[in-house]
Amino acid sequence: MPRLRFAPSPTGFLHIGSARTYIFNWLYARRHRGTMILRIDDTDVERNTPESLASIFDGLSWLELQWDELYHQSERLDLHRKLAYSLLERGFAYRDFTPAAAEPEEKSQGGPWLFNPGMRELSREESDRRAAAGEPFVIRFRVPRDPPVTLRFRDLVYGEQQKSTADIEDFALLRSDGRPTYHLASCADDIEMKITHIVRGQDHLTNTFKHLLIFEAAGAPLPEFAHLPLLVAPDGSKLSKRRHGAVVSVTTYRDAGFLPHAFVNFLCLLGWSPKDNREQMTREELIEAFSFEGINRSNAVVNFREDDPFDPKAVWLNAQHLRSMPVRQLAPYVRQTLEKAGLTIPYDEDRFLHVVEVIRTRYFVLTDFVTRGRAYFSDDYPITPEALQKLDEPGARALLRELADRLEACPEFTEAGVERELRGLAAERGVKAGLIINAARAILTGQTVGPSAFTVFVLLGRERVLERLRRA
RNA sequence: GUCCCCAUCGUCUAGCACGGCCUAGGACACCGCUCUUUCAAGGCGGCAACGCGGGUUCGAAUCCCGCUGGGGACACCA
Repeated sequence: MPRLRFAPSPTGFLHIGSARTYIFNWLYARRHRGTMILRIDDTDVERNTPESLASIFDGLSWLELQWDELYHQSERLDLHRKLAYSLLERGFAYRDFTPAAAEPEEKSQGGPWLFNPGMRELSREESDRRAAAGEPFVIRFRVPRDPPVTLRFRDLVYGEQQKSTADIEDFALLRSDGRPTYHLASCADDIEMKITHIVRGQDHLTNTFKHLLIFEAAGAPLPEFAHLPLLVAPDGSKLSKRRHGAVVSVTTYRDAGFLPHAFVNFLCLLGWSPKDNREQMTREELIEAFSFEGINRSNAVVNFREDDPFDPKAVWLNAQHLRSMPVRQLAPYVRQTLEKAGLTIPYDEDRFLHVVEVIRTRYFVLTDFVTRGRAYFSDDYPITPEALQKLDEPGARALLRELADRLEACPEFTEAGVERELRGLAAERGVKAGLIINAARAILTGQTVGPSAFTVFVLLGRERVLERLRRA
């Protein structure tokens, strides 16, 4: 049984790139009846925030892709420390007493920094003595040097990878305050949780060699690795909140009225393809089709602009899902959206479903139901300038009031019945039916666009229609 | 600076592993036409790409080398 994990650090809101990583992990886990683990990597206590933690749970919950197990790294520090000391004990790591501040400078000139002089070869006795004397130290991994060795692994996405240990510095495992670093904590947990597949962003590709070293030193079996291409901005730069704002936050899409399914579908298509030209896919189809072979190796651009923060394809996909999913499935999302906007649904369930069914065919996001569709759910809706023009056509308002009287008397309030009355009125008064049709749509919905006017009459119901026509 | 990764229409991608079926396919966006007394949707059509240079080969988007461009990693951050 595969065991997958998604390990976000709660230092910022949930990023769409992280969401995509979670989705791919989840898809693989579900595809192979494995376990999806959510592990909060909160070892960096200074940068963790409760808001960020909330944003991770909010965002992931919204996606409706449930995880099976939940852990917080901060509750597992003993495990991490134990591994660090075990590595120290067995010579895979050593204490470095160099003060933290003394390190950073010799960067960017000549070769890379590999280790601090004099610390690697400190004798065990001296190291123990200085530690016992209370001198602060950091525990570093003793990366094999003289001779350097070549590390290899086969990435499920990027293929064969290799790197010489001559290019890997003696990275830290345990900080001088006793807290584990990311590399240590991550590997210790991956080992203990028996993670079988590590699926993460490509920015970790080179870190993997360090992890290989830790796994090997710990005597743990190696998991499979699959690195994902990154999501980038239209200019190719990494997505960041500072530079790109709210578009990189998952909750922005939720608040804009995206359906979780559609958003997941969209994210999947960024860097992955089922290879058979399918695009709109249900959750089940995604699970069925997912594999690492379908993942691309180059970064994918999220196509947003300053004046239009949403990728047109995301919007299109959302519209596709919105219009084609079973209405009963869509209804709860619409209901929730309306309620959130303070609107109460003035229909019984059947009529509500019918209204949604009809009007959704020209909407793109859920919030369209409260903006463009407002007149279907409230008597308090704005009239657009274009609609006003239709109403101000000569004679239009009077004709609408007259139509109201005729409809009141009309025996059957159906599309056919309404059409007969309306056309009859137009013929009698010698005007084009279009004049009344357009004016009616304008007064009934506040807009010049929308479903057939006759359909609108029936959707709203006789009472509401008469009331609105007489307002003209 | 050192190391690693990537490179097909504006964007997401198929094709590349097993060269010929590619005068490079699909989708979004855009532009027409059609349908429609509105607007969408739908249908039809159009625009638009193998980064550059060398090889290898009868033949290269597909293989090799170089270049260029882009991205990432190099913290007692994750």
